[in-house]
Amino acid sequence: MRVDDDYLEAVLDLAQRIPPGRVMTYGTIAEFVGDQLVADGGRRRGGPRQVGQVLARAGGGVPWWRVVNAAGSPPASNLSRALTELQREQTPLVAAGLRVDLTAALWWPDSD
DNA sequence: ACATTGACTAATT
DNA sequence: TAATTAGCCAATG
Repeated sequence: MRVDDDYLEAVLDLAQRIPPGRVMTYGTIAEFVGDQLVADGGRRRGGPRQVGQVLARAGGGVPWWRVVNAAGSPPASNLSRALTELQREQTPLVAAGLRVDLTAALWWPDSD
């Protein structure tokens, strides 16, 4: 299988592993996926922007609203939709509910 | 091969 | 605390 497909799958899988009410940042995902690919002998991809690119393209079937930037804000393009989903999953929010409370909601694979 | 762009981040103002 | 700037990685034209 090709490396670019691996990257795509790795990002999507990780995104789908995020439990409801929790979130991950683009940067964290990029680091985890990068390490995973290196362990598999693939090329380093590192790059929060690449993660965003993949999620943007992923479309349906992926809980993209559980992935936010370092400030805790969901994508500006679908901000209202994301906030709706986040509220529905009882994700801790701050600043008038515009951003996610990262100190409380931030999650990563080992924190299961 | 060069320039532009994007669901980013960290540092600076 | 919010807005701006510079750095970053890969895809695209």
